[in-house]
Amino acid sequence: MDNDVLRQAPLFSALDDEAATALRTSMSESRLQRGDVLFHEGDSGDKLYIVLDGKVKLGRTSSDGRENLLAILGPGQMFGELSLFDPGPRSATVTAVTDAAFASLSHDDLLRWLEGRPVVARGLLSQIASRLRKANDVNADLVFSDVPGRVAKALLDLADRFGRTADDGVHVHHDLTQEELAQLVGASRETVNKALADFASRGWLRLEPRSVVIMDIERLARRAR
Amino acid sequence: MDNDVLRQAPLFSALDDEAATALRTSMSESRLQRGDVLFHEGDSGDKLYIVLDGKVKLGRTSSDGRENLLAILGPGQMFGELSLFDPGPRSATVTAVTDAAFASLSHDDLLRWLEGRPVVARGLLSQIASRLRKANDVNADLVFSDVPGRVAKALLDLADRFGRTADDGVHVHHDLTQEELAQLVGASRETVNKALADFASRGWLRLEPRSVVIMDIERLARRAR
DNA sequence: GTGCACATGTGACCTGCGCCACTGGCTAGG
DNA sequence: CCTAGCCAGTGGCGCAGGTCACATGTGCAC
Repeated sequence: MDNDVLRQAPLFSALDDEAATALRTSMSESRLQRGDVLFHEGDSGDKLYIVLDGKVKLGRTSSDGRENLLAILGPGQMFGELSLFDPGPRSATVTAVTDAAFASLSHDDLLRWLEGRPVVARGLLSQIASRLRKANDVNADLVFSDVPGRVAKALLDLADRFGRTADDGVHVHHDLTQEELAQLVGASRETVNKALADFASRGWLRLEPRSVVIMDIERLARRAR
Repeated sequence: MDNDVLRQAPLFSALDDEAATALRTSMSESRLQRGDVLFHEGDSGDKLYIVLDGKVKLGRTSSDGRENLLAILGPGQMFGELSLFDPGPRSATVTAVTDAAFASLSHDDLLRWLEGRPVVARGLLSQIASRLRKANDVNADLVFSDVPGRVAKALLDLADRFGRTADDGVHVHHDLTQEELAQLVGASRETVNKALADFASRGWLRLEPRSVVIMDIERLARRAR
């Protein structure tokens, strides 16, 4: 069953079943419970991970102890690729946001595997490239958008990746506390709460613990731009 | 003479003279004058460029017309790599900040060249990876640092790459107007000006047209963190 | 159950910084 | 030389949003 999830990962998407299974066997698995840390910013390590199940947050801590989330990743997404190409300490801390399972591959094994499989290597690269593009977009948002706008954008992104459409709207179980959401958009918990409350009062969405139901995506999207 | 500059580019650094010259001949050259645009965000194009001489700015324009600079690049630095791996329109506009010269290489030629030269490919990758790392750092700064802090950081970065040490301090000819500097750090021209004036009044630096002389790097660095 | 810890909701401040308005200097083109 | 445009410098005003301070839930351990 896990192969299905792996199939979404760019590293696997171009492989046939046989190859996927082969790669699979050279990967080891691990699991974490909500709140557990996989590795810390500054740790050494060169493993590449793919999320099989659950969600994780990539975060960095500033010198004065405040935290900033770079991304929330779910099944099929990978992380730790930076350490593959740019050897050095891990640049972010990875924490499980829900109970989660991972497959991991060491640097050496990965390189061996990529050897002679240019298509797969290409996939990996374009993955990193698009990550860079996205980081630049986030920069622009931090400069140009206000907090409600960034919150709206974050919700839409989460909806896109984790949402399930139902009669009463798109249910997004993001599994984040408002504190975490705030760290993700670079704002204070209170301000994010007020933005959410405002959206809810306009009838654009309904708040539920660690999740939201988006009832008017259209409006939310307009607020996000 | 240009080979010296190319040598600083990661694409070339691992090559011997012969190989460097060979690659060199497959690249075409172009030049721009201050203010000229090499390509616009949204243009199609898959060429990789290396700055031979001068400086360029990579910028993006928001929907409401405001501009945000991603980076200032000087001799030896490359850009346009994103389009290589993540095909699609150019994600930023490149404008010459001074008169400038470039060497360029098309996607196809580059791939042909990388074939069988894993070391060079590795260099290219780690370049992109470190670019991503840096983009993440910038994010953190936008969230955690105030404008003076970001200005200080930007100056230190520019000093690091373009500074010349002299008796009276580090001379940094950044060639940027304060407006451009402001776009680089994500702030208004006025606020940047006031930050600079403040630094100057403390004796940390001296302002000159399109350049600064940093007299107390130590203090400036402390303000930046 | 009772209590404790953590998450959410909301108001009252205070401040950094964006925006506006203006001045003065420097360069270029007539 | 004068005028027109850019660029740098500086003050004032207003507001988004951070910080503080509580109140109210909500779930888990005992």
